[in-house]
Amino acid sequence: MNLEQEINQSVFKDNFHKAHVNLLFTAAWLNHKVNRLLKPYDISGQQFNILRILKGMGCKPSSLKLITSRMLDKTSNTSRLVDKLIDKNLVNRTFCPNDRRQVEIRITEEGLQLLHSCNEVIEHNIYETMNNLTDLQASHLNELLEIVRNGNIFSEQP
Amino acid sequence: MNLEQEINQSVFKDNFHKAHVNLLFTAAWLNHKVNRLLKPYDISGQQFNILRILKGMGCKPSSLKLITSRMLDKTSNTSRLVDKLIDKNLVNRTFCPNDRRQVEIRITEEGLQLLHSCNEVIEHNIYETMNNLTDLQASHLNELLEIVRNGNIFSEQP
DNA sequence: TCTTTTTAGTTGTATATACAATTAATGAGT
DNA sequence: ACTCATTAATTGTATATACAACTAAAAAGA
Repeated sequence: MNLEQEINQSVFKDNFHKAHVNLLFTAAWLNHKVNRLLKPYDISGQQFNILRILKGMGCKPSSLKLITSRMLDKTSNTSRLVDKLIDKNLVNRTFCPNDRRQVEIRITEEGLQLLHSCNEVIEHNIYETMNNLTDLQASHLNELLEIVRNGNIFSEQP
Repeated sequence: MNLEQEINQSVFKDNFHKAHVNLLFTAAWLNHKVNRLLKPYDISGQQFNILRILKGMGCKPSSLKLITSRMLDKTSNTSRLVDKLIDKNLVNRTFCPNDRRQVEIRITEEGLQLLHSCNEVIEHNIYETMNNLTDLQASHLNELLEIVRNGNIFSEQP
């Protein structure tokens, strides 16, 4: 189905308008897909994202600030997401001895195992989806998305 | 800033992986932008979306089902979003005389006025953002996004 | 007509999120 | 050392969302 059919709208003002809507729609579609795949593992997309970031750090602990900076949705909410992960024993949190404002968050063995299972499902499924594109198209898509965002670096400064 | 800098990640497995992340990130970025612009008008992006759909219907009333089918985020939640709009006097809801299961939702004069103000801000700002692309690039982006989604029409059937 | 199935909408509940206010520790300027 | 500003994290509150259970009306089938 094309976009017009999916949202039952037949007219877009122009390609820019359509690209905007198309972008939001496709991302919502992908997000939904990921969340549904993660459902059986009882974690949300954001929680999964945090686990991946922690794994990426290897044995080095991460502060909340670091995690937030790497998240896709920069929420002010990382604290509570980590709480959830702690409840499930997927990560642990200790205080940083050097700077007692900070916390040190590490993924647990259990977390690594869960992550491994999730990764298999997600990567298999998402890879399949993105694989509708050729490699060249994927790289072209990346360029276009960065053009969308980058025109506005300066106007984004506070 | 490129994607690697924005989320402090330097390595993607391949272009497909990167395209996936890039897509989610860019959409979150756009969504955030829209929500921030709408903040002063005290409506959310979703509520704005509903107002636009209703305006698109002209004087014809819409059922909840119709609205949901046109929304970008198909949530099961349209009912409550409409409640909010009713509270703010931006739409009204009556029962459909022919089919008493359905409701008829219409945008009010007040709703139209608010929508008009929002539209100006949004269109100006978003147009500016998407306008980082050339027309050809925008149309190319649309093609690529549809390729991403379309490979999977069949596997999506329940 | 009477039962069954489908459809449209609403609501309960747990979770997620935005935004602002708060707490606590650190760093800077004097 | 003492005050002030900054930083890291947490929490309060209102809102948003996912998902499933529910109510009521209409359609279908016998």
